[in-house]
Amino acid sequence: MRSAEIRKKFLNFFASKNHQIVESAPMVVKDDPTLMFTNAGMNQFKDMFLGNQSATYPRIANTQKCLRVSGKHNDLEEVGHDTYHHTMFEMLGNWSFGDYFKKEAIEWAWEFLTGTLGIKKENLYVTIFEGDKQDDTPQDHEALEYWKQFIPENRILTGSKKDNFWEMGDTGPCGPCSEIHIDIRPEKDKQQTPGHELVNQDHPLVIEIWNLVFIQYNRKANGKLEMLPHKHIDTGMGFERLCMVLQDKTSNYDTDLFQAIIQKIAELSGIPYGQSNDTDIAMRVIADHLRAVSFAITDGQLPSNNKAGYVIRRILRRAIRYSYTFLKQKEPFIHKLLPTLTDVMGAAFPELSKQHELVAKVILEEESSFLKTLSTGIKMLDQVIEKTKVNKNSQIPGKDAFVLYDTYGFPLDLTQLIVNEHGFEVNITEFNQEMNTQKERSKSAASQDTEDWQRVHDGEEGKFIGYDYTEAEIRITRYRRIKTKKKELYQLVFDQSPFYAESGGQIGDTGTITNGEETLKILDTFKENNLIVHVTEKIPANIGATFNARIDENRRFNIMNNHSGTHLLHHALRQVLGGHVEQKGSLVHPDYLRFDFSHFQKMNDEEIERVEQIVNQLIRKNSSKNERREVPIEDAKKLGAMMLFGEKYGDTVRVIQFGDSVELCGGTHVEATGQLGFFKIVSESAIAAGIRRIEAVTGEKAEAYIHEQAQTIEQLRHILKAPQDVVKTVESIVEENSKLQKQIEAFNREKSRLLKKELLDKKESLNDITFISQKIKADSPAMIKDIAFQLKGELDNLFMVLGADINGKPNLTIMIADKLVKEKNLHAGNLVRSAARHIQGGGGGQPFFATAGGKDINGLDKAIQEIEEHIKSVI
RNA sequence: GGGGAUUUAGCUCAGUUGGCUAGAGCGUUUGGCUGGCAGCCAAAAGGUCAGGGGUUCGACUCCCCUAAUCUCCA
Repeated sequence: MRSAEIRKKFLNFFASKNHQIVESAPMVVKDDPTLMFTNAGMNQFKDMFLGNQSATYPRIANTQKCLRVSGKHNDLEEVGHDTYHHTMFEMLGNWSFGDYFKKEAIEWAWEFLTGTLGIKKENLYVTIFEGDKQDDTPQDHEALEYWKQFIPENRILTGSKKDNFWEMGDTGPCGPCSEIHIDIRPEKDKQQTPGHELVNQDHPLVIEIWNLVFIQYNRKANGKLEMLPHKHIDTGMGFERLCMVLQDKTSNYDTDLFQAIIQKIAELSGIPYGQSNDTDIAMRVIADHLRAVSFAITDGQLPSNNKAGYVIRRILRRAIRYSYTFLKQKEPFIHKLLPTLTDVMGAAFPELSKQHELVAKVILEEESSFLKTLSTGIKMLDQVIEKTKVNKNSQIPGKDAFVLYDTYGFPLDLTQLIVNEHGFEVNITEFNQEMNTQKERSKSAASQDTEDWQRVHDGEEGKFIGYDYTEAEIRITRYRRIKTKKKELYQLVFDQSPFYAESGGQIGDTGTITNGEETLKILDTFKENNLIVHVTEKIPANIGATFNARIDENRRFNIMNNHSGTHLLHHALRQVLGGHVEQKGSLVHPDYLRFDFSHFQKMNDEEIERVEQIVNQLIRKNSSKNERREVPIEDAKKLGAMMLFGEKYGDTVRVIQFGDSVELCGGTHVEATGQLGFFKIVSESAIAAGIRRIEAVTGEKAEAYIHEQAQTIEQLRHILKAPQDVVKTVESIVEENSKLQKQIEAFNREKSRLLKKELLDKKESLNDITFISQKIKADSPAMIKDIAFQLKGELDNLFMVLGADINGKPNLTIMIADKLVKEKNLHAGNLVRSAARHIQGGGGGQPFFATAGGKDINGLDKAIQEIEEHIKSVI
């Protein structure tokens, strides 16, 4: 049975049990600092279990794209080496929100596996929760009773809190769970060792396939459990494993999900799968990482140099590293696998079909740049190896290997590989030492002491009222102190707040809170776990008082202009360039806006002008804002809203509409587009393959920008005595200028020729030395320098000292022939430095040429004289 | 969040304790030669040395700030 069919059967089965089938939430999580990627099927339903949000449908089923590469679940380094670890995988799940419970969950799981899919009952084992003394929880008799209807009791095992009690975090909804395991070993093995002995023992062929979680408790902050009024079901079944079982394979990578990709890799590299362990691992790594990276990109997360983007980049680089080392691919090739991936998964995940071209381009770009990193690294490593050879060491210093790794991103295993080929090894102890000091340094620097929240007032908190108010009476509900190495800051949470917390690219508000005489600055505002956190330098004296909170209105005004401007820009871009334009990033700042979007060519001048025209037309239309605050996401789609990433099923979203521009957005916006005044694109550039960036200004910044331009032209006009055609006049001036320039050059040459001649006339012969000592007038130090170098070339054994009056400022220049420098051990720099005190200045230079400047022009003669005397005494 | 690195001509990069009048290769333009394979020869154009401030007689070079990019740690 092919994977596509299995997926479909799962969804159809639960649809037939009255489940609403919903789409996978994006794998990339936005605006949740605790989580970068969706790592379990339940992530998107968290709020419903927490009771923050009521469920639109009581029963839901879906397949969820998950990524486990950071934090608690980090499988990255395992991937490829065995048959079952993945970075990205699909989790099939069915959910009940206060609807059905254990009975149905167990019945349907059994029915689906043994009925619909026809899995042999004898191969299945189930586990139930054995109870826990500390929590005072009993054994899960209920689940046991239901299971007994289907499966003999000797294949029902009990498990401890570790395996069979599921918790989302330290507090919150939780409950016992019941897992279904399958034994797919050959008959012979089964007879030798009974399967129940291998359940939960990390045996690759006795594996958990489905976890049914019965959410019935709420864990309180004091650790106690209390019964929930509404009980929920949360299940998760690893799709890749299920496919493996149904396709009679012993490795996830042997299923059709991966084999098409692996076969393509084999074809492109000319190495068959199964040839050797190393190349097989490499192929599995590439197949897995290709999926992870592709879906991350379609979900809006491009590889980049920090945070989630950097995680994606590293996954891709791991794939490139394996292909480089083991498949000997020295040119980009992973991007060539995209069509195959799209064939396998594009039908179930239309976002992949839609964007596969972009994904391929982005991957190609990353491949090229990393291969470049590798080749510069190899060059540097060659130098290190040379050095080691010269020093006759057998070890490459760990420090060098670390610099390569830490600063240039050159992987250690590659360093070792190359070094070994030369018969050396890396001093790994030293490398680890360096790594540890790096870790220590990060830790101590990052150790911002976050103290516990201090409660001030109980009750509702964190309500955002900034859509309607710019100031409000607020009370501080809690605060805490943050100590970092550099400074000490405080964080405050209010019962309600007009301050917008940084989100969706719009940066946080600043402002003040005031109580009586005391006013505190709010330096920044951000969101943490749905709380609006305000940053201050100190806490108010009377913390329990009521404050007048007021945002910096002018700043916010500009932010709103730029945010609305971003929407209009997005709209105009789609009109001018086409529907493939999608937002890939955005920054809304009071001074400017930055918008990244998918588009494959550089925009030409006409396109940029068209976009500006359209936006400015929309501004002049003065379309009023149509704001709808609690729109179910399905309705928003019907409105034709441009979907952004981060929306999950069941969210109510805010829809912002100006004329035909409709977007889902939580940001703050102008009442009508006319407020923007004017819109101007300041730059258009590439930030990645297939991604362009526009920076633009609106409102007073746009006005200032235009004003500056206009003023420049006005000034030009004024300077040019108001000609009819400024451009033409400037053109002719430039032309004339270059003519004059040449004349001046000729003139200067003549002038310096004269000066040179004058100097030549005054030259004396002292022994073998051509001696020149003169006081002159000159326009610039450069001219003197020029002459000095010419004379040096023309005269033998020159010693020259020049004292110059450059527009009233004294300058000393000494030039000495190389031969003299050597023979008489002279140093122009030292001479000039000593003489410079007569002109109240300082100076220096090289042995053969030096200059000095000063303040007292009257001392010039004396300075020259001193140098003269000195030189005469030496020769 | 923190550490390290980078930013010099259209591109890839040199530039030594601050001082040889900012360079090379490729590319571009022009002229000449030439029957191709990165043609050859000659010449020219092209630089706010990332931006801003400071130290200095003098800053690509040293110091501070800002930005972008790369990279590692958390």
